[in-house]
Amino acid sequence: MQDILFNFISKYISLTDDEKHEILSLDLFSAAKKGTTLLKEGQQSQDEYFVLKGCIRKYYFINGEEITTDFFTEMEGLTPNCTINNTPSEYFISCVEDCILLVTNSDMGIEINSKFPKFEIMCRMLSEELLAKQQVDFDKFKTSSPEQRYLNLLQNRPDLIQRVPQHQLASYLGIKPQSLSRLRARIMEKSTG
Amino acid sequence: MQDILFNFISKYISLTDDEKHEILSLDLFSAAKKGTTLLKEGQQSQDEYFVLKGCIRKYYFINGEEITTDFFTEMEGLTPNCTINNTPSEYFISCVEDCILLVTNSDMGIEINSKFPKFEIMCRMLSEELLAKQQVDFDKFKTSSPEQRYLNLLQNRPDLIQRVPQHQLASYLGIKPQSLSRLRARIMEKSTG
DNA sequence: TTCATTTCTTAACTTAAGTGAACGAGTTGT
DNA sequence: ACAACTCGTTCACTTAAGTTAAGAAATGAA
Repeated sequence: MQDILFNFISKYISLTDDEKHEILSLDLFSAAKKGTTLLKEGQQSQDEYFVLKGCIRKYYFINGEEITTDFFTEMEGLTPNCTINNTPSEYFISCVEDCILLVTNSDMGIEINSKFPKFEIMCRMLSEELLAKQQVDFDKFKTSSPEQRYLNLLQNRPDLIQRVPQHQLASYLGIKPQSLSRLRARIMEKSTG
Repeated sequence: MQDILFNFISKYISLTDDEKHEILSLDLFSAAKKGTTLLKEGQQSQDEYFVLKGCIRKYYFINGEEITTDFFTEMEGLTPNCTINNTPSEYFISCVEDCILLVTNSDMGIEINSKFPKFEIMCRMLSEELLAKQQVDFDKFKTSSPEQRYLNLLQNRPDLIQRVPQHQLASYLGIKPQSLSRLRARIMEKSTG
């Protein structure tokens, strides 16, 4: 599991064995069972998450129903808005599967960044990368119909369709579960018919 | 016009008069007439834009029609994706109104950042701010219907509805111009009826 | 001004998503 | 093993957006 983490980090910066040991000594790894809620609406947490194994989702609770806006799987990280702005969270985060996570709070983050200035560089690279990716994703969402969005997902993150419940996928695509069922049936008909 | 710029910058960092003069000597200001295309699909530009006055829009050309995904007005900046990744642009940028812009290319950016390390700090603050804002906007878009999105726009950026053509607004809201007309009529009926 | 173009609205019709309800399959807990 | 629940699908019906077409209003250019 540690190898996975250091392998990821090595894409951005290089660490000495001493540095690796020091990071491991902080004991940031944490396991969470499927269904565990990591962050609740209204809560004011300082935690940031990085998924080493499993899948977590971010969702809002609006008019009595969950609306999932993001999934994070292996090697993806999530810094909740409430952590940045120090405000109550507007959304929930929970585990779609059993997970192994790297959980850091702001204090630790500051500690790590002051000990290893390299880390700050990596964080900046990550956030720039994320900003660009986010813009592309947003544009893609705006310029696509629900059906196209489903087909895109099938192309780009086929694993999600397998590992995530349909009703969560549906809201992620911006539609209701019944519409997703219908849409899938429609696509099948086209390809077989 | 310069005052506007320095007033904006002062929210993030403070500049001496000497520094201000040096920035002005770079002659970054540029006027562009309504309708001017600043960036074309396929083009590999290094320019970044900051709007001092006017409004620019970013749009894709898909299946023979324009889809507007963003508007930038006073004190908003746009760093095209192609500039970051050094790839051909996937979208167009053009002026909705007569504009006064601050245009910088990467070389200038590097020059400015090396002369004034403060600037790098400001850029980082801006990009973090932008990332957070972008995430909130994306979630808002996903969790809203076209009608709600229109009402939100009316609340948050009422000026846009006045200064931007309806058909561009429509695609920004994720619908066709006819649907926007209908939607507006529907809202009027509700509020008067 | 006049003519052409663009922009916005309206209408009739089509298509797709929302809604409410029912059903069966699979899970969970007791 | 059984009841309670969750989940995905299907159906009938409603609502909203897409499409096509037409015409009015505003804009721009000759």
